Amino acid sequence: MLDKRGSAWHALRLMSELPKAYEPQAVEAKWYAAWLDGKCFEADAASAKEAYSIVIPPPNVTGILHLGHVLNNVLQDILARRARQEGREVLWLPGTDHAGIATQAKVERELREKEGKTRRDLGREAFLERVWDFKNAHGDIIIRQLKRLGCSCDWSRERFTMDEAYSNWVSHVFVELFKKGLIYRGKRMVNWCPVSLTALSDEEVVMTPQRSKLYFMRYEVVDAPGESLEISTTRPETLMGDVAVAVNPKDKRFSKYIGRRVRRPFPEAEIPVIADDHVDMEFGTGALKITPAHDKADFEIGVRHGLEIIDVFTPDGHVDCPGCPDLHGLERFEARKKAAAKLEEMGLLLKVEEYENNVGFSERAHVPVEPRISMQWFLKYPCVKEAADAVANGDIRFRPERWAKTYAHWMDNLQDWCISRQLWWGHRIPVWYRAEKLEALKGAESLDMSDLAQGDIHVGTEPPADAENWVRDEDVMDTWFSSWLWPFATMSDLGEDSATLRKFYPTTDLVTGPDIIFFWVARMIMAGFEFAGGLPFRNVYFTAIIRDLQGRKMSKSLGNSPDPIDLMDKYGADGLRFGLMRIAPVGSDIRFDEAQIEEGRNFANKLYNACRFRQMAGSDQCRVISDQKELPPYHTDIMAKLDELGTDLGAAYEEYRFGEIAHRLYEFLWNEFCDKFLEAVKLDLRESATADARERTLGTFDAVMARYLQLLSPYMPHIAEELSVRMGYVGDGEFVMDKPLPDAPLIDFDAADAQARAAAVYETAGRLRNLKAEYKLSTRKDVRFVVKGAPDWLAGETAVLSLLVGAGGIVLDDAVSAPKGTPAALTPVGEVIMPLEGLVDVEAERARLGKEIEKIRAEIAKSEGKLGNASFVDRAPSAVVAQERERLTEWQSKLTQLSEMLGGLE
RNA sequence: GCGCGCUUAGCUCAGGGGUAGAGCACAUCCUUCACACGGAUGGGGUCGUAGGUUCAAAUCCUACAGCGCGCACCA
Repeated sequence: MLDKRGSAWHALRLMSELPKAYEPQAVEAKWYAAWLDGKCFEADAASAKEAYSIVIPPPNVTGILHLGHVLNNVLQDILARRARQEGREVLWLPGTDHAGIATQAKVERELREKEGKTRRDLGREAFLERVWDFKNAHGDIIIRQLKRLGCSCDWSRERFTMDEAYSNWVSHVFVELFKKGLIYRGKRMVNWCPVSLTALSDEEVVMTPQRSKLYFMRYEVVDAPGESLEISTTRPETLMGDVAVAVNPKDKRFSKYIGRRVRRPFPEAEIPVIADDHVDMEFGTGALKITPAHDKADFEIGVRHGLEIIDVFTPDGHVDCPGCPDLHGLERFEARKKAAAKLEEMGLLLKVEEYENNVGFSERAHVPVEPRISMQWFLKYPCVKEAADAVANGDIRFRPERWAKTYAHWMDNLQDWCISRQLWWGHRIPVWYRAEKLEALKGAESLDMSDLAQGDIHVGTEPPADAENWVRDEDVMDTWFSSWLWPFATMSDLGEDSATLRKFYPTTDLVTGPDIIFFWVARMIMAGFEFAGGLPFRNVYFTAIIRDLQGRKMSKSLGNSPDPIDLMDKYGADGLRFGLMRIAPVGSDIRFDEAQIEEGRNFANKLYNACRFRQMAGSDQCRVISDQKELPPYHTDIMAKLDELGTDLGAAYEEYRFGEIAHRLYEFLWNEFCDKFLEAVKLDLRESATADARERTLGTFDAVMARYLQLLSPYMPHIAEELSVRMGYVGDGEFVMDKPLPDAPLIDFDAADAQARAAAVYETAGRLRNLKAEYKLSTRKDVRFVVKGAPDWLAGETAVLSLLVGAGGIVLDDAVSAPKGTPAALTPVGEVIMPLEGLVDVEAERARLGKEIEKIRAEIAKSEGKLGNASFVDRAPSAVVAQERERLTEWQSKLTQLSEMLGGLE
């Protein structure tokens, strides 16, 4: 069954005196280096094997590993490693993302703190050099951390979103979409981040409930002094930009004012009262001040009514309104207080109410975004229908499936994507403007597409020939505008035929968080259809979100986010991986508990010690078991259970039930292999045992453990490799990580009888231990048992049973007659009697039996009630009724027995 | 406001029309020659609430509540 081992491994095994507890750190580093050395992770695009591919969700290049990454990447690693074992050609393509805003902000902060300079002090070129320096210094931190975790990525294909080849793709895509008329430039209301000083996409705005105030004020009606319109607002600081007051046309309270004018207090101006359906009559006073420059809804109303747009803020969120010196230059939240105070002074402020509303925050800078009119580049999404259909019809499968609904909803409500960012770090927009034209229009900020004649703008991957006469657009693209090309732009250089792309695209699985369905997943699908001829992946597995035990999201500021590196130091990478997988449910969130990781470590230790036991038992060569049918039931049983485990895991992998796989691996090793099999076969390994017994047991151990380690390998790759080699389960220079899973089962005959016997012995052992414990005899080794009515085969197993129970002896005697009241248990092998020899406290025993009898009477009453119910007996399936009758009989005989025992004590 | 998900033992979670499950934690015992990162035994739950379907509901259905997450122009 097993190959002969080379003598080198044998010698290693003999020489090594294993420490009592597994020490993962050195082992893990050793094997990772060995895998890299053996080029185990490198994908061969020319391979004839079936392809399996995943592209990593690229972490931020300057980021550090957090538990979310760990979960995400361990899942991918498990999939990749399992696919290798299944004989597929695996590409797990790694890389990092330049993360425009996050990275630039980091470098700017460092610049400010260390040198007191801004990026503008340095200038674009010099600043970008700094960012590259930063990237080069810190960019591989997270990569090193992923390696520590054991990630089996093909590092020879590592990509970065600002690699030259990748950047070429980004520009190309921009130019192509522009040519198609899907990219346009325009002045629109965008989400403006006053800290990052850039526009953001809708997805980068996080709506957050805020405790704020609702200000009630009045605007005087111009032609009716003394009369005024009451208005409510949360943002009095935008009052200077008010150009109208709107009411609902159906609102009778205000109909008389429509078309008349009210007085804006500062800077003083007369503004019209207009009617618009958007206004909710129920809310506040029913009258809404209209500030088209600073509110999306107001902007739309402004467009409908042809209103003026008065911008009263600077890009960094300060008031820009020289006509109102009190407020001019104030920061926007200072200005809010000041504006309210001014209204109060003027007698125009009626009241202020506490109010909770949703405010959009900048995802990166964590400050409220400012709706702002500005000139930006926008994209109308391509291939929307294909992308929506692909998920709806199952060409791309989401797991859990419910996310498909979220996706569909978003796809149905697509808004144009603002893709320009006023940053320097990123892919610069590949657009040039004729210098003289720009001059004439006083800078690009006011440059609308309509202002540009054909010859004034150049959109291309290369600068125009007479570059000195042109000025390049200052903006860069949204980071996600490069990320959405990831599945194919990582696999091919633009314009070149790529063997990698042909072999590995579309990818098989994508593993990511549901929080980036819109940011990334949906956009990749659209880009895949538009630029790579089809869907980018077939399955998307959405991970759970990791929370702390209180259910809060992990965050730096809360300090509730454990450092995965610390966890690996304490428990090993395998321990972290396994512990996390055991608590990873399919759907909902994960409550992270370090105790779970500790269990992962304990499990590794248990496994290690099982193997250590094997080594201490003998250095015999693994023996080919010639006739499995000659084996004792425990041996057959454990092999059959391993076969079953292999089958079950296969099915679980099909359905991405990662938690279940971890659970089954744990259960098999601990409960079946160690607690049952190893305990049952210890007699075979004693000095007194025959060579034959010893060999069959070591042979079975090796056969089972060798395969088990293979099955475990995707989850705990390092220890699986270590033990496989130490135990001699892989040949010299071979790795267990990519060894093909065997097709043939260990047991190829009907093992039901043997398994039933093994189960009977294990269960009997449990009952008898239980009986000992009831009489407080757990630690006694001299307790003897007599079995009545045992099956023939049991005679050969009494020694094992005795060992499992910790008994002084077990005899089979159908004719035994014990005194009444002798403790006994009904077991699968017959009635077993435990003679007490008068060592037990009679009073306590009597009380215990009394309680037990009460309980059983209650059960009998319940069961009899059920069977006395005609509708149950008539209409329930006969098997169920029979089962119930059987139960009743069991209870009744138990009652008889207990009553006799009680009687025996009298 | 709409949608989705969750609610099972002290904790973290499986399960799913026919006698409530696991791991941890807890209690008692055991330092027995693989493992105290261990072994044995045990206590502990009317499966969120209220109705309905059914011979039978923790499981299916309907409401409701609590929590979480999306989406939404209510200032």
